[in-house]
Amino acid sequence: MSKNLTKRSEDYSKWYNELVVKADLAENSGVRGCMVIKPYGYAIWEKMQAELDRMFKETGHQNAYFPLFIPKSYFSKEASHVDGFAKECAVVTHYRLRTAADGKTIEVDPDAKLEEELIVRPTSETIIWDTYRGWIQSYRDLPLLINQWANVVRWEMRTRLFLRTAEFLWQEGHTAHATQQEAIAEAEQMMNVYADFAENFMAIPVIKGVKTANERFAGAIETYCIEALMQDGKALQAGTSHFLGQNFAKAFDVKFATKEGVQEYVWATSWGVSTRLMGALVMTHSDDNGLVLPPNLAPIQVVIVPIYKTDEQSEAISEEAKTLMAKLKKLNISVKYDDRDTHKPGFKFNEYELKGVPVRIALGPKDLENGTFEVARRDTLTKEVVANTAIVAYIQDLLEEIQTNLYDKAKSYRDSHITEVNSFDEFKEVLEGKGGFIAAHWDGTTETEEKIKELTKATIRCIALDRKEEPGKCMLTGSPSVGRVLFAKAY
RNA sequence: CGGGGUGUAGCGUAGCCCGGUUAUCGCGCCUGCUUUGGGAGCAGGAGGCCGCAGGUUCGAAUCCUGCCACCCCGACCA
Repeated sequence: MSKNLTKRSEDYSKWYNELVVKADLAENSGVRGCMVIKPYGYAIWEKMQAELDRMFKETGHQNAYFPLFIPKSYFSKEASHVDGFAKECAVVTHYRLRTAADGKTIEVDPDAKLEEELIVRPTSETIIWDTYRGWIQSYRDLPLLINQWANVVRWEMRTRLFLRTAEFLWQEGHTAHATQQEAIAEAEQMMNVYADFAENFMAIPVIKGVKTANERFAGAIETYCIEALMQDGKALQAGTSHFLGQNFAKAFDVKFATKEGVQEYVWATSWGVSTRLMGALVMTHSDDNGLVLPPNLAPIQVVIVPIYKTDEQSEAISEEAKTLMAKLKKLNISVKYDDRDTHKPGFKFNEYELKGVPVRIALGPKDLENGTFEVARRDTLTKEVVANTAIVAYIQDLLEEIQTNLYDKAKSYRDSHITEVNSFDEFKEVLEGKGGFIAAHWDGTTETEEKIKELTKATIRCIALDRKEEPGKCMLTGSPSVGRVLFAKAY
């Protein structure tokens, strides 16, 4: 990891620039923290969407879409939700514009004030549960397993590209179940889906766990999460899945008749991942030469760069390249032939490294003569000369190898940055030096958790699901503890 | 909203303290020739409400006042 990429997300801007640009929406509006997702960045998001969507459907979910605007009163219905959430929101107060007195500018028509303000959704629990009330009457209507792809807006005080933009894209799943047991199983299942997706598709190793009461989603009984570790030693919450109990059902009066004819409140879950995952991608794999994309996620998996001096060479190379391209496409490998004559090969090599394309093939007169291709891999930056008789199988294997290698590399970094400590001094030392996750005993109280946060800025990322039961003493208070929890500085 | 900082071309910047020719340099962009196995070279060219408004002055990117925006550290958070 280079010194260029150490301190904070801003340092990743060079990499982000391939994917997004900051939106400069207006000069004096205070509109900030939005991003324009460039086509290349959006292509990555689309691949993520497609894979997640497939996984959701495989686990029995369907997509639906709910309104962007939510009447203000909806937010008052679930007390703990309101208390812990929904403060920093964009609010619609008027519905019409008019030409100002100067005849040149547009102003808000003060006569067009809404009776009740509309909130631009920061998340959709309230409007979805209001809708579910009408959809659920009987146990035969359950479970209701719905996902929504949407944008949401949170008027954050401070924004950070990808990690915390004012508007972001995400999916939010909202399910209703007849029993507590089934809802908990659903919440756990979706956490597992997210972990599977992060690890096998994005090559980002994650720790599965539950949040402490303090870090829990407002309105949730239990928050399951996946936590990833970035190359600079800070943790990033990559996805969450909440067991909501009957809180929303009671707030929005969603009841069903059981087989026995008894009216009962339904049990709920919600779960989501966002464009923040693209930030995780950048901060997990990128190096000093730019982005590094896992093959499963790369919009372009293989790029072919021709090298030639004369038109005759160009034609012969082009023919060879197109033959190879056709073979690769048959195997569902996405391949681009970059025959632009406006840029030199050296420029293209660097450009595709910056974009993180996993495999680059160079094809020139020498190769034509020898019947070979020069194959360069992005993860290790190494090159091999491969005979054209073996090239297709070689590329196919290489893509899989790169996918595995990226995951292994990230995992070994992550694993070597989980440190067990037994005293608060040791804790502070590791936190300031090595960074990463720190496994320490904690007495289980919110007071201690807050105190540690205040003293060190570290938070409890999660109580890992696979932690071993191990009696110990809280590193701060000395009170008894039943097992270690994972602390880290987080984004 | 509290503390600190910054606004000069698409991007990155010099100049500001100590006011004075046509606002500096690099990247990028355009044209031409030569180039093409790791970000090409040379020559020519285009591009600026110096954040905005006011003030001081013969004269303001530079000094003064006000405002705005952005960045960093907090509070907030996927």
